[in-house]
Amino acid sequence: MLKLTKKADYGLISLKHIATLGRERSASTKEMAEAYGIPAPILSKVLQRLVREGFLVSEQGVNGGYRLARDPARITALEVIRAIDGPVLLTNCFTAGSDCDIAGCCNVREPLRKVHERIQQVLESITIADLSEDDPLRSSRSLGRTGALTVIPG
Amino acid sequence: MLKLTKKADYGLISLKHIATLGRERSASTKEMAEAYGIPAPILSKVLQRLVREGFLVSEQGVNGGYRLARDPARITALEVIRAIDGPVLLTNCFTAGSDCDIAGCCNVREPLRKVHERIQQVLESITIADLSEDDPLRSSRSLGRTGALTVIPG
DNA sequence: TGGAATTGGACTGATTCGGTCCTGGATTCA
DNA sequence: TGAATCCAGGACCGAATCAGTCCAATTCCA
Repeated sequence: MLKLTKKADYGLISLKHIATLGRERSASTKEMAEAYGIPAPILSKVLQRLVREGFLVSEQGVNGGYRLARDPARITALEVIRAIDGPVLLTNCFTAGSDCDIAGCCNVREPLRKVHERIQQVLESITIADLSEDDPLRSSRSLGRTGALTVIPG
Repeated sequence: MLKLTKKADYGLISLKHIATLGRERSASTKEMAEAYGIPAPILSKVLQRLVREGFLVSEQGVNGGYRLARDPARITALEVIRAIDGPVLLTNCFTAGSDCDIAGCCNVREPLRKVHERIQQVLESITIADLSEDDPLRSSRSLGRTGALTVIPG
């Protein structure tokens, strides 16, 4: 399938939304749910997780909401997706437990690992700040001249 | 989740296996199922689909089996994955019907489309022939000096 | 004719995804 | 003090899909 979940989409959408507000304003679940037609309880779960993972800070009570905990230029799409959907894996082989029964005789494991790393690099090269630009893939953080992708240090 | 299905894995594994046999020999479902510990009926379904999609030709009867219908250097991983798992989509937004309710107000659709295209290019740059090499990503078909991925004409 | 092989449909179980419902806490403001 | 607003988080459900099994038919060779 090679598809992001809707929750990951919601996470990226809301992070971008919050990023465009600047550091001083906060956005509530309700506000964003209505703006983008997302079911509020689900968005709430996503935002809670983004708080737990350190991307957002929350403010409770009236006029509360969420604001960014970090520079949007230092939040990569890969981090966000991992925080919400769990680890990004091209195949089951690459899980921690390596529960793949084939493992020992698999003839495509290592080639696919390279592909997997390349895909992660693509996702890592996009930041929340980039999402606000016209062409995020041409931004300063993405492709360098050598053809190697710039990896943002964790 | 951003993960391939097991069936797609099975497809790549068996295509590579068949490719290494050369054009003159064929491989049976049973042979490959035993070699890689894959349930035979499932592998059978995968192989049937690869025949229907034009990657393999089948030979029935005793000593039958499958052999490649095309040059392995002209079968890309993207094609195989698409044939087995269906279209590769980073998000639901990019389906033909565009059944995404947000679409109109989605603020990340276009940036993600670029990411989506980049991931497809990565998968398109790997061929079944490449899978047999030590480092498929350094092969002649992959990264050029400009940083743009070489796309194999359909 | 019988065995080995592909072809293909129907069905089941497990997992996960998307979503709803409900309760509890914290903050602000009248 | 009390109501309104907002975040926090657990329990639950339906639908989809993935992985796998089972069964029956067809083709080909010896």
